Amino acid sequence: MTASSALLAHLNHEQLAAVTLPAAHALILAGAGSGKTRVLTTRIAWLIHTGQVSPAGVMAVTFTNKAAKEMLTRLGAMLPIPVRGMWIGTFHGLCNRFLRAHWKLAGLPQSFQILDAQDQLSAVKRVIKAMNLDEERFVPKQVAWFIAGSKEEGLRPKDVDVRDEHGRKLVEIYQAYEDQCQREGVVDFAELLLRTYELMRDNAALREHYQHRFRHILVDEFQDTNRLQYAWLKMFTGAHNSLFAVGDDDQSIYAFRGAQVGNMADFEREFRVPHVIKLERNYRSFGNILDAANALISHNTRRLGKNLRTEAGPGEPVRVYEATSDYAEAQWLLEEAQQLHRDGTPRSEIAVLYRSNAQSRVIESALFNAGIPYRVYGGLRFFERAEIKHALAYLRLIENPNDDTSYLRVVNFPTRGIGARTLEQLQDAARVSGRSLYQSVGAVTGKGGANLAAFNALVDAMRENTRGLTLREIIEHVVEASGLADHYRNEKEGRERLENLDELVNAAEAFVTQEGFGKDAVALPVDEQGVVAGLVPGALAAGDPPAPAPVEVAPDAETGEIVSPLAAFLTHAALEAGDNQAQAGQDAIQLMTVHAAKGLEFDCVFITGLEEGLFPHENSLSDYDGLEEERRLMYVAITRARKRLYLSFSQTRLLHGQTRYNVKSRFLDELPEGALKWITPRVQGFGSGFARDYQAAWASGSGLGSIVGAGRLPAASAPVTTADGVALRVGQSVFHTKFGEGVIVTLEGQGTDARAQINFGRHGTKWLALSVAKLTPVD
DNA sequence: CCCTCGTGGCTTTTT
DNA sequence: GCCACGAGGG
Repeated sequence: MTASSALLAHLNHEQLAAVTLPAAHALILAGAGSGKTRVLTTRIAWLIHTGQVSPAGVMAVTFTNKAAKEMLTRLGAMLPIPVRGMWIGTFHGLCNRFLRAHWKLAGLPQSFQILDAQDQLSAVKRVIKAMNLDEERFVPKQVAWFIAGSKEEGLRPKDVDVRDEHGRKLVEIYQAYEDQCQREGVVDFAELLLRTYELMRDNAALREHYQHRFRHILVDEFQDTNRLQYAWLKMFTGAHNSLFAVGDDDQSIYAFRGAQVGNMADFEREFRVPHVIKLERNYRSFGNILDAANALISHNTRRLGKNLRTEAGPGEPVRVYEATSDYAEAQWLLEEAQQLHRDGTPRSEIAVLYRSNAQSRVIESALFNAGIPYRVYGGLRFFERAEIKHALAYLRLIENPNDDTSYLRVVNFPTRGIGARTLEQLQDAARVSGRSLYQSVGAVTGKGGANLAAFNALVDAMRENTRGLTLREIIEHVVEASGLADHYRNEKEGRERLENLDELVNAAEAFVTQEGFGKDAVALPVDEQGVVAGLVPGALAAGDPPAPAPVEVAPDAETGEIVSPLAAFLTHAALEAGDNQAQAGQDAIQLMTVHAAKGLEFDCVFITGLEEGLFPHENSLSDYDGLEEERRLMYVAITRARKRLYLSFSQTRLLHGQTRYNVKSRFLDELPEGALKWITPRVQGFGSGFARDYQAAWASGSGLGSIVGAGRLPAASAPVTTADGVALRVGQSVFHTKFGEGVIVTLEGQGTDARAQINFGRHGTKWLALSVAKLTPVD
């Protein structure tokens, strides 16, 4: 067996076809669980192994650091060559790498820093304040969203279409924000992409070089690309190279942040893609689960069309449970999960999925009170914690004292007598002179001015005293010298924060030793002719085109110098926010939103809160394509399960402090009966199960108040008897010939006057006169 | 300058 | 019902 065939062993027919496609554009429609990552990595390995390209001639783009790491790891296991020099990373990571090499051409300072979402928001706030605008009319969050959105459409302020006065003002803010970022030497996430795109677009020599260098460009999760990312990819793709895009239109769930599923069809058309391959064989789930997924997604129109299949057999049926309350749903879930665990399923193989974060609370309380370990995904990540951001701000000021965002974050933290008045003076002075806060300190007189000067001196001293130290020593010094450590030592709840600061030192240490600190930040060396080495693959593989005549590219004279470990670490911290380290390591049940579950898989999956208004979410219904996106979300959720899938919904739910009566999700109706098994015990209705659950809840006492809060039995209004002699109660499910199934929310009046407010889910909530409406109780 | 109280909003999120 | 943020009092 040759090495090459060993590489290709175990691939199925479809996968093999995709992996060994000739060098031309290709679109791979990879269904959930069809071995997508495997195809991507094996293709890279195969291309290199068969001599069609050298490692330096490959660029592979992902959306998350996790996906990029996974690719590198798998590739490293397949190939005996070092993968370090390869351009494999996230869009943002690769842009960073590109801009570090071409900082001068890109018009950036060599040590530019990256703003995360928090930093960006505070920068926007500063601009709005500086322009003396009303934060009510120009809500910082919305303005930040507008700016990021514009950039992701490839629009600079001058390109934005202005339709009214408000829009004109927004564009003004956008422009001022850009000026501010430029002045401070910082870029936000979208800017990384846009700068790279523009530089490639406007510099033919550079474009030639990169297009020539990257014979093969591969993109993961192509359905999630936005307009700018697509345009970016086009810039890197030219006459000599090919784009290999892998994606799944059925798993497109990020339209709300600009993803354009249409990029898949556009790509196929604009690039005249000769090869479209579907990966439909699923290696993850049993038949019933796939039947459910296929049936559900077939309700969507505008699909590229795919059907998952398996050879694993039907497996267990999909279990469906109807709870009487969100509390009861959580109780049921935890008992079921305990049983699974007793039967041998590790807790980490049990996932609880929900549509929105707020839903985790009830479940968390139930698990917490039962003493079952769990882990919630989402929430603050390591590098986003306040104490970490503070420490990083000091470190950034060492690198670049003109970073006003960082300056403002820590100028008075820990407090050193610099108040709002003083800062206002400082900011005014800076604005007038067009200089940074650090540079404007001299303009402030009096006690405030002296304190500011002392702060500047502190920053200078930190820079001096850390010169030549290792990264670890630098951070240790700064944490002490800044007063952060003392501050948290004196704070009663500072213990955890101190530990996190220690952890920051460890993270830095790990970063330095790991793969050499500068993987992303080492600037490309420039030879005497000013040609950036490494742009043209040093060792040409057989399939590489003949090396082009060296083109004078980017004579960024100083790029030969390696960026300091500190600068590299700061970049790393901005681009990779790290884990939310909640009880990592323990065998725990995994709680997360459906979005967060994408790309993961578990033996057992619970999809909870399958109710109209929640899932599909009510806010999505008014969006264009909103319902279909919700359905794709449900499709993603279903296809996470390997062996066992539970679907649950609840008749009542405490939401925004109010009890809501919900109708089961339409998605449940779209699943094939044959694959389902209803497991709700047959004691339904308000009088029995519902009341009993609530009574049990109150009786069990311990901490329950904190679970349901002020939740209480819905006002137990007296049953109303209709003209037909049917007794109706609040919370009861009824059927209406026109509106379908609904739940009684309120009952009023008696006799011919009796009215009911009924939640019909997708048909809305209606008031009906019971003497007229024909209602049939359900169950 | 810090802390407490009041108000509003509330789907999903990576970099 | 809960959280985050901003205003105002001590």
